[in-house]
Amino acid sequence: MTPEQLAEKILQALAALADDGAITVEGGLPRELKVERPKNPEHGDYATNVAMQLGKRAGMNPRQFAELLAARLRDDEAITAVDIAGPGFINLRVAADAQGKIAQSILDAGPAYGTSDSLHGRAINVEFISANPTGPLHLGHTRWAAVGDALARVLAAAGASVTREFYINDRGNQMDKFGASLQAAAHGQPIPEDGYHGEYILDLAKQIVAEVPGITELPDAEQPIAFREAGYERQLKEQQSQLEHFRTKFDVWFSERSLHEQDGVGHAIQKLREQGHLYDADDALWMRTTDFNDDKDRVLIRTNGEPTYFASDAAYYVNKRERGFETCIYMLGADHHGYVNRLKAIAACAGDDPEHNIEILIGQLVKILKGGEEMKLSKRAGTIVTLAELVEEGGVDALRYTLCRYPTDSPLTLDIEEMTRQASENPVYYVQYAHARLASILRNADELGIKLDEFDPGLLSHEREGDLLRALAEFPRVVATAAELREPHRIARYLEDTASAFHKFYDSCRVLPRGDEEVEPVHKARLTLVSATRTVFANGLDLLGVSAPERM
RNA sequence: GCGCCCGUAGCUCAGCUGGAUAGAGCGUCGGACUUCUAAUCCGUUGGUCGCAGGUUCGAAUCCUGCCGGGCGCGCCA
Repeated sequence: MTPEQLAEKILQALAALADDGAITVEGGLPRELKVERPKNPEHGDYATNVAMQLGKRAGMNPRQFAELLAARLRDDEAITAVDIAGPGFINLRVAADAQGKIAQSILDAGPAYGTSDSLHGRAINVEFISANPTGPLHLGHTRWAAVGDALARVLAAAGASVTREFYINDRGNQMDKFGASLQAAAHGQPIPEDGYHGEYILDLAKQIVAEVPGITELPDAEQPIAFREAGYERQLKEQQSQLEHFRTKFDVWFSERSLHEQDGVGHAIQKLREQGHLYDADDALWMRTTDFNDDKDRVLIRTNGEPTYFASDAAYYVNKRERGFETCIYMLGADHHGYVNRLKAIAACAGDDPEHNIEILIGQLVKILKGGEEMKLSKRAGTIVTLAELVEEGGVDALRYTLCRYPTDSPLTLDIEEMTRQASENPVYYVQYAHARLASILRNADELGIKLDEFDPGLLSHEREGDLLRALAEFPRVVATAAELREPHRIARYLEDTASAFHKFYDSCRVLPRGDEEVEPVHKARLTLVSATRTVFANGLDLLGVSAPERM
């Protein structure tokens, strides 16, 4: 019996009480109800606080209400104990055979176990990283690469149709500074004060000079552009290959330039104008974002006729919506949180619902600890830590997992030593090891010729078998919650808890027959549980983009 | 000054969108492998949940104020 099924039984019991006239709840009965898992095992397998919530509305004290409900639930064979505790909690215990059936349903679902249709039919665009193609991806981008990709996977598991998108900021004066920096480097001249100073600029300039014959001989008017374009092409490829190696694949690489080349900006302006939130002032074109909670209005077209970056943002949003995305998710760094209101305002000015069609997730910045000291990261000083370096230090799995473990709205301090030197104590290995152990048992069972056909779920009656089964049964609602709240870190935390439940089970329950023992029903039952557990780890790790090793 | 985020064990952080005695990892100290992987398990150590009010059966969680930290407030991108 899954927690969802148990909750359904409680709802039915409530309905029966209401039909009998035993209770009358003001405002009606709840349509949904969720059972909780008590922290203290003495409080049962599951608990519900429904009596406390409804007691007052039914005109009786919660314990009285709980008594009525408990009497009904005791009639159910699948529920072995119903106790009332404290102010009106109802604590429940589930029969072993009802609970053991969860293992079979997990095996039946296989890779689909954990998926749902809660976001079915919803077209969601997830945009993340969106860096300038002017240098390597750094630590901040890396956090988004891991979390954004995991979020996309989680949303897809909830039934959404997800597109991962990378917005290439290939327009504007950052690009020009990039070109000028490369040119200066190629000629052995000092990099402009406001240019790019990383060491990679020198290497990249050298590479371009070698690969583009005569570039240093071009006229002054053409040279910075030639360097800019050559650098752009190479840096973009570099970012793409790094992300691919990091297992973060984008469906769409969207160039900001393309928006202007195809007059996406003009198109968007026309569309926004129809909604009546644009106006002219001081020879510039403005959007009245203050109609929708922004601090000040924003300029779309400057006095000199050039569109602003904000105009690109607006056009890009309109473009996404016209491509059919119902929800556009933006993942931004904390240094961009000032953009939340204006981005929301764009949606509102376009006639959309800013609470539904656009969502902005803010990720706090990552600090990095090396040798017990915080590294001061500065693009200027060239002390940035790149994705490539991080992967080299810790490996893709450890890095992805570590970055996915935490909610994005809390600041994160990444201890390089923790992630690398103490690799064996890293939570990622704790979880992966569980999977490897499970795979090993299944291999051994296969060698012994034990088949997973029928089993008696009632034999899974050990306390730790029950704990493990209940943990496995949580998976679908963990995935659904992670999708709903856009919080993929819940998957990681869940896997850690479940790994703990498994390791404890493994410690006290022998799965396979030893030596010359016969194959008993209990072996088959436990082997079924093992197989179901492996399925959950494989599915869960996949949602994080972390590998599930067969051996370690 | 205004706005957003954050203050939980020595350190890094969870806390299931209000529940029962606040948890995990690392760190400390000590146990458990002739049998399915010891990258594991068991025990030990550790907290005025920043402070003060409020909301209610019940608050780390929600509201208000204060203190402390991070970030942002361009016709830059």
